[in-house]
Amino acid sequence: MLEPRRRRKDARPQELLAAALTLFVEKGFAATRSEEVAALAGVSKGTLYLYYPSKEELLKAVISHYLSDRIAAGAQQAAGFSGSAADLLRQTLVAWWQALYDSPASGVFKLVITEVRNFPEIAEFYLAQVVTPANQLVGDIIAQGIASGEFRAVDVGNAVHSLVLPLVMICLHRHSLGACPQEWQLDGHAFIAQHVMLVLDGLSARDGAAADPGSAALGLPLASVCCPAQPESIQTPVPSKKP
Amino acid sequence: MLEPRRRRKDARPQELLAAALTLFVEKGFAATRSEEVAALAGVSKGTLYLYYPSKEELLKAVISHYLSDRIAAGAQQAAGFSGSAADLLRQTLVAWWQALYDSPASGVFKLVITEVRNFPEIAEFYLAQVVTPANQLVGDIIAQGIASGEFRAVDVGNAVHSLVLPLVMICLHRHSLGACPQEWQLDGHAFIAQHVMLVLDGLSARDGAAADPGSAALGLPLASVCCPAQPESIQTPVPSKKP
DNA sequence: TACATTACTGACCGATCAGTCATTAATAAT
DNA sequence: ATTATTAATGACTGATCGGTCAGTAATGTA
Repeated sequence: MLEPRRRRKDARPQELLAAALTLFVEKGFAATRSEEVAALAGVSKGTLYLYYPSKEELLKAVISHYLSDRIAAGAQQAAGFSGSAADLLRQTLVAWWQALYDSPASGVFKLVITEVRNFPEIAEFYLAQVVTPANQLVGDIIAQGIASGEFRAVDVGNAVHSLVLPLVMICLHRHSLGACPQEWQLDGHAFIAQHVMLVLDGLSARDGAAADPGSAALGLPLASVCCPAQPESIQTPVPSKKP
Repeated sequence: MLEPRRRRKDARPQELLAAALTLFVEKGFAATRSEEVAALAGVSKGTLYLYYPSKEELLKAVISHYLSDRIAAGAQQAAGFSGSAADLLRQTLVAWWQALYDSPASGVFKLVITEVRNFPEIAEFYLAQVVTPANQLVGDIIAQGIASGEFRAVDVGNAVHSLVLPLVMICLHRHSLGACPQEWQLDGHAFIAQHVMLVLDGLSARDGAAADPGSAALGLPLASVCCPAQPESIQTPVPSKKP
């Protein structure tokens, strides 16, 4: 019952990346054997090394590939919406993150978090390709909302993180505890929607209650972070040779 | 300059656990060689296997040890506070999590998240020893606040997660991107304090603004989760033999 | 049909590493 | 001091795995 050999030069890289993503996210980079990746992609180990020069380059290609995909999708999504700043944020974030949550690409977060200390180039890449653009996108909308008086005058960078960090957390959860059968299940969609709602509620310049807008220490719904900008360093596929 | 041999049967397990925690969190379980752990603890590889029968048992012992420590500390801390439900939550969570954030034990979260799929026993243990008790502790306070009319009538389990999940996220960050020199730095203390403030603000039964308390879909500041209870399965140290 | 090209294979090699155990030496007992 | 006990060592082993390359077969070309 041996499948006859097939020559499919174009489809291999994609399939190898998908297989690698699945296994790296599930078992971790070091614990995944390159032959497993090849087998899951339906080829032999030799073929894997025909397309990617080393296991480490394969890892970088996986991260690079799936991040670029999702960044593009997010920016495109944001452009399609309109309305108040709150509506814009709600629509952009909820749509983007729910799509991300349901795609295999959500595993990249776990991959980055677990491997970034072993492969420092990944940090630079992730910062430049994800953190900075995402902060820009969300931050701009918030700044606009503040300027128009729709939001309280909070620190923009902090507000961005209040919105976004928990969304990263549930992507992580889906690929760790959430993937363990009959364990701590969590409805990611509901969480995303309701968390965004909550923070936007906190952001809104409602007049009635708690906050005295002068104080920087009370009633301000925000995290605190800074974020520099960094150059790129990981390239896409690269069917080269020799590590 | 060779240190003379020292016989310190009592101190070894502690020191081996600390060394293992450091390296497992930094490099990951699979990428850490058992000899490195031994060396960091100042002993030879043979000695490591004198106290823990296998690398995997060492991992379980690390998680078990540092989790028990922190759970105890947290419960104790909670007992020492009093006041309104909001004050109680603020004091408990902020004090407990800031202490955790500054201790090496914060690395256990990364360890659990990265290794739970490779070693399913860890899931059961973590659920029983951390998720369930923490939900109980925080959930009880929230329920009390709702009963007294201090909080809106939100779903308790969901509110717990809204409060706690982001705090886990910053512990993760500290041991991944946050540990990369000159990368995305984040002030964990400020984040914890301000995040708790924000969610408590959302929880409070203020009368003025947005929410119509009847609606389950608007203005409710919450995540959504359920959490069963699970039996224990990982034991502490165990100087046995043979895997 | 014969030949050329090249995607693909899998046996193989060398390095690495978890775990062992015969030996050594620090401490306790007498 | 002498002996007994046992904590600690590190050279060794068997298995595993990243990476290679000589060979195979699928496809294109004439």
